[in-house]
Amino acid sequence: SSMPMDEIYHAARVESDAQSYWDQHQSFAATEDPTREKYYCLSMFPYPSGKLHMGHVRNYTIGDVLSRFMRMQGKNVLQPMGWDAFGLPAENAAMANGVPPAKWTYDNIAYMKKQLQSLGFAIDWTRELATCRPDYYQWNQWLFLRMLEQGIAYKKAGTVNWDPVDQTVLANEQVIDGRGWRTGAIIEKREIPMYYFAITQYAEELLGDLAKLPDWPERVRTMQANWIGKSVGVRFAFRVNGVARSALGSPPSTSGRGNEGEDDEALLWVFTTRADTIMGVTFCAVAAEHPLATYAAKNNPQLAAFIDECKRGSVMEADIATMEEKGMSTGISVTHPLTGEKIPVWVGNYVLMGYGEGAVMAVPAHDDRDYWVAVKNHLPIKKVIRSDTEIYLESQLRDLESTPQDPELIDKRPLIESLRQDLETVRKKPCETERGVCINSGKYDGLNYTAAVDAIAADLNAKGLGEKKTMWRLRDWGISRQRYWGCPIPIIHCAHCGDVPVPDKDLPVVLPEDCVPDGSGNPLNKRADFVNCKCPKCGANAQRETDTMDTFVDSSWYYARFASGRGASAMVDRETDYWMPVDQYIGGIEHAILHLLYSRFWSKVMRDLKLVSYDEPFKRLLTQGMVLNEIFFRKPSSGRVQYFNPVDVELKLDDKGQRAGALLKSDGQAVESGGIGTMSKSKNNGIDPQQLIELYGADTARLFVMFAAPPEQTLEWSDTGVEGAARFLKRLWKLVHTHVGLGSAARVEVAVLNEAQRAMRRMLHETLAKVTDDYARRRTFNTAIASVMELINALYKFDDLSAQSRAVKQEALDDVVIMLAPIVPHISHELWKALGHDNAVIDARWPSVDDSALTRASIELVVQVNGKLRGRIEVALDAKSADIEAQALADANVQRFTAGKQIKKVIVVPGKLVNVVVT
RNA sequence: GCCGGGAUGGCGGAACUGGUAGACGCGCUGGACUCAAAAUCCAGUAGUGGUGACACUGUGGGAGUUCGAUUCUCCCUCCCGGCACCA
Repeated sequence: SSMPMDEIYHAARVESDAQSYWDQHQSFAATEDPTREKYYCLSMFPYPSGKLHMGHVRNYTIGDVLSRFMRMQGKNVLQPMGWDAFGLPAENAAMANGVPPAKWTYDNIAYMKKQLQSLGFAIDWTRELATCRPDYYQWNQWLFLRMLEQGIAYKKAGTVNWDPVDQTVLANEQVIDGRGWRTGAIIEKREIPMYYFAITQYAEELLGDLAKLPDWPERVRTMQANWIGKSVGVRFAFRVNGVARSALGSPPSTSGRGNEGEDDEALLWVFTTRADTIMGVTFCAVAAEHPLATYAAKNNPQLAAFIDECKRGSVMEADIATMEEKGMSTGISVTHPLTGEKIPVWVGNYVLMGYGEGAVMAVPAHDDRDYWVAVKNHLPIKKVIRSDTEIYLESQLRDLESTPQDPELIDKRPLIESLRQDLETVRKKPCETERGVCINSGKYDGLNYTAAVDAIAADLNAKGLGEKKTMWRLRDWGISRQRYWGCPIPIIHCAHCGDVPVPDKDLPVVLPEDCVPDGSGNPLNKRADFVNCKCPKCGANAQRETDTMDTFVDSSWYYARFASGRGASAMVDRETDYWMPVDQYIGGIEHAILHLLYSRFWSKVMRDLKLVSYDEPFKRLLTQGMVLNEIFFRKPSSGRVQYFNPVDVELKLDDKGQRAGALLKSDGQAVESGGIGTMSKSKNNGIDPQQLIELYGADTARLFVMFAAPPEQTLEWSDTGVEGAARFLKRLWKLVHTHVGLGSAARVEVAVLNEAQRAMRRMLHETLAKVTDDYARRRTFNTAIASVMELINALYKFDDLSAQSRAVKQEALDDVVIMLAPIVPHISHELWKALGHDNAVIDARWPSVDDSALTRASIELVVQVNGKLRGRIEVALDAKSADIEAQALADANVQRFTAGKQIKKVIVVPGKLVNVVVT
């Protein structure tokens, strides 16, 4: 029943046929079906930058392979696609070309959609969305209003980069060396009102729920945990001697309860994770911006100058890291809350105003930074902790010294000596940051870390001067952007009523799509038709907010929208609960922190608003590796380095295949190699996927990308590797063509197969078992492809034309096509038909392994002598250990190595090897 | 500084639970086909020695556990990623 088949593989014809079949049959439109197990496979949606790059091809191929595999396993698969369409590049393109960002974006979407379709991805295009469409972003606005009602969204002043020439706010990446990227003007910091999402309210849950994500890479979970940055400690206050509370204006934090009001002395609040060292405090340090520092500097020009220097200090993280600890006395003292001692207050350049209380207690004996400030300024150092290492070494030494030397055992004196030296080193350490047990601490002596912190916190609490407290590194999420191409924040400013939320009935606040930004300010401010409106409360003339939302807002919930019914009239509908959570999420590691954290936060907000029922949006995460390529350049004696694309470079090899040089094709002159790096515009080492598809076809591109490396690792581009992938597909085509050319094959009759046929069939089912495991559990598509290649190499050699051999070959080719179908779907579609099947290969079920085909009568065992391979023996599957042993010892080569030696023992590992141990 | 991941032929990579190191692909070498080239097919391909059967060495370096270590433990070197005066 098979139809005639081309002798030669024409990728373009095969691919357009398969794609139009899927199109006509709406093969990938996914529908809710409670009777079937669902599988929601999502790849991070692209920013429509213009055209696909290799990273996209890799990302979406991984997702497509998993989707197609799961479909053949019988799951109800959803694989959607959309566009993260708001953002700064559209505004930049608009300035460069004078085109509105909307037009540029929609044109890019149209082109890139074509590209995605030409790669044959099994996408449900009926669910396509673009975040710049009002029917999507209206729900950003709607949820923003709900968050405002819940106190999860709020307004406060925030700092922005201000370009004084263009009169505009710049994103961090538009500030180069402290200057505006377009004007070169020195950038100022400005405080302006902005909206925030209180993600810190969810900090505890976002941290704790990482434990619910065992199928996320550990790396990503650690990065998120570090980013959230929980520290548990004690917040407490020192009384400031002789300074009235009113003198400090508004102290940074006086929210502490208790009897602090009984006098008018100001309080200096600090936070510490090492309350156990509180008896070792010899000074306090405050940030340059701290009110106490400002107060002290009033009549102290030297201090004022120092504070200025600290404030001017670089904010580059790398500089901060290498910066020297510096301090200067304020001349003010505080009272230690537990000992009543007078403690001097210093300004420290290492104290951050933005974290904790902007002030720290300083314990030079147990904190490195405090130590260096103390040493430089001759401040006292008081040791109050005996470290766990010191205690451990002491006990070891005591045990060794107290037991007599056993003459049978090795001499223990050298060990004692080395322990003594270690102990000496530990005791001499001027600054010990390790935890341990309190000493020189009065009533707290002998307490370990936990007990000491509890006791000290309780005593501080009794005096009304402190409590246990948890501090977070995570900050609330500022979402206001002073940019045009984003989702408008639905707020109206009224002179009488203040900031008024846009009523639900007036949503969406539609962004005009015909603006062309010119680089000076937000063009929305110049659009009277957008800005001018009526106050929803009092009806007076009012102005619309022109700030738009951070584009991370758009991408924080698109997965839930995909899962909703098409054109849902709410933010999400009940269909979401069928598909969500995403079973497999795939994307770049660069989103490990922000996007994934915001999405997790947003899901929890939606859950608390009873919109969805899941806690975590992404069950399983795969972070694909980068795509790399070699970098070629020339460095003229004067002028800039010139980079050349690898396609324009020819490699010279010596006769061992080793690199002898590289020449530019156009002029035949040498170029230098700059090693391997990520494909980038600046290094001119990118490969255009479009050219690849046109030259070899989508299947070759997909095969290469999946074969060259496992998905999580980096992938090195290789032209010859691509040719190898194309060669393999030609070989596959030829194998099937030759087979079907001989007419249809009989059914396999297991009972009559000869040894060679059984062996062929065994290999087939072993391969099937391995490939299934590689897809389903290991996600190592490269090894799955490698074992199918081995099978095909064996099938080429299995050229006996008897009826049963042809039957075995038919079974093998059927399964080969199925095993490759997720990776190279087009050629598989065609070959499946050619092999005589009436259905399409996408509707074929994944075959199960025939365990009876795996059995064998005898197996080969490896024989080792003292762990070295010396021979091989063939033994019956059920051979007894004693017989195996005898056979192994009888092997001629084994005897060469055992002759004249005494056999100590023989280890038989069933099914694997025999190891003969001789002396 | 702290946290995480790595290092295997000429190259990309494989070896999954401690059990034959180098699967598969690329490249290279030789051969077949061809007037020739390309394509294709066949054979070889970790290094050293040997015509060969084989032997020795070998998974960044050093030690250890084990009958047996790319795999486990300790120390060291280098590379990549994240966080970074976070109290």
